Amino acid sequence: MLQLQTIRENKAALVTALKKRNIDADEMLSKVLSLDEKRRATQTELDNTLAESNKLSKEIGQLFKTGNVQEANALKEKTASLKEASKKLTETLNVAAEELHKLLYQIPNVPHESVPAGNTDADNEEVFRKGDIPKLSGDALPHWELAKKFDLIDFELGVKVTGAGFPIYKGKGAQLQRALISYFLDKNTEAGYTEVQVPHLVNEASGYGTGQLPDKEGQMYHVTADDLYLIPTAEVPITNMFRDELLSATDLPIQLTGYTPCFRREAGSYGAHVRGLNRLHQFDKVEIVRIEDPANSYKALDGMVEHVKGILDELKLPYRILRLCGGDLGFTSALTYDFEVFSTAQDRWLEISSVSNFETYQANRLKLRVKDADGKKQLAHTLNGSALALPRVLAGLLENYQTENGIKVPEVLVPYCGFEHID
RNA sequence: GGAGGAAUGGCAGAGUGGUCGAAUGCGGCAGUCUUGAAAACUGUUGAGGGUCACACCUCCGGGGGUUCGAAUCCCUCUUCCUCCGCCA
Repeated sequence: MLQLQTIRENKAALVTALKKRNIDADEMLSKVLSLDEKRRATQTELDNTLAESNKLSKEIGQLFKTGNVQEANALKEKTASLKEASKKLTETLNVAAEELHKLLYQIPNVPHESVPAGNTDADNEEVFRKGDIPKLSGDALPHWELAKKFDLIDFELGVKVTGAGFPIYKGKGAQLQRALISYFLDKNTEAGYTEVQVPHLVNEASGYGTGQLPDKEGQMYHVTADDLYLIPTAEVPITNMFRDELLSATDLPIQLTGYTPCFRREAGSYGAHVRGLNRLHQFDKVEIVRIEDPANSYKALDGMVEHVKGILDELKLPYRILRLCGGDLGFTSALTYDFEVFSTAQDRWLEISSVSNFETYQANRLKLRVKDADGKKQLAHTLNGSALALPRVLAGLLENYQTENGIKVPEVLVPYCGFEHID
């Protein structure tokens, strides 16, 4: 969430910047300021009451010590009204603080200055494109047909076992998927990311920490018996490793990578665009996460983008990079680059990675701070990106690498899966 | 799942109702000494709110309660340890 101090100091600038998201935050921010004012005034009043009450208690203690019981009892009576006053003030304070928090949770991150204006994904700005789109023969198949033809993925069987959107990978399909995971993790660790294995369920506090809650409440699977959420991305457990941490500047940068399955309810999604591997309830993803000094975070973001580019270059997939417009930008992000692979047989672009800088937005919720050599404390910047999301990469590979007599395996993956060809 | 024990500052570890934000040790930082370093010695060293700065307030796993007053007593939750049971 946004920092109160920033709102106090720069409200007008924030309102202007948030217009890129097509929202008018003026009223909300004014409300925040008035609630903050109220909260602080109440706090001061409460502090004074408590101070007085503390003073009296000490006096009473002294009187008891010196055997002055009568006077002590007289003073005791005086504390009753203070007690009642502080109780009331505490209630007022809690109500104001809660209202303030609720409101702050509803305000999205402020877009970076480079974020283009716009409403939908049509307004995203293409900043890079690379790779030749293969010329396929007329009878080229979409990946779900290929998956069936070569018995790589069984969507219907997944429906039986669980439901739609939970495919079952088989044989070389499963092996190829495993190869991709290993390959991605190796690329990431070579680039300086430390591999971690994290829980696939998280508690409510973690959901709030990275901003999935309360904004995307309905998008996560909720295990009510234990009040845990299935992770929609490894970002949640990995970034929350640093919740309530005060890091030393010398700890930075922190670079982590992890493979996890991701679970998304995708409520409201349907139609042709969710066919095959395009949109699933469970999918695999290798994530990269960085905790950075605010001064370095955009350099780090560029580094992450270059890193993902390197992987796609090696896989020889045609891709483009988009800078998301204000309307398409995620709630918690300040700047996001989406990577899309061209799916030749479907004749459309598929999002396979999203690389974002959240600046202090998550760190503020997480209470993730950095102390520099002078002992000065400030919120850290958090970043993350997919490197990469599996299903659509697989879809792109199957479709773009299909030949008349099967599917070729990209060269870099051969050592990982042990075969060169699927037929 | 059952029975017991525990949770205190970066770490270790005192503290069982009153000046305790908390002894002591280690670690960290600064200084003295030294060509430099180590050792030794001296000082300093938690977090949040609040203030121009002080004052002041809050925090001893989380929440609630008793009391004029709680790290200390009571209730509850969570986590960890030991024993038993179960188990990939």
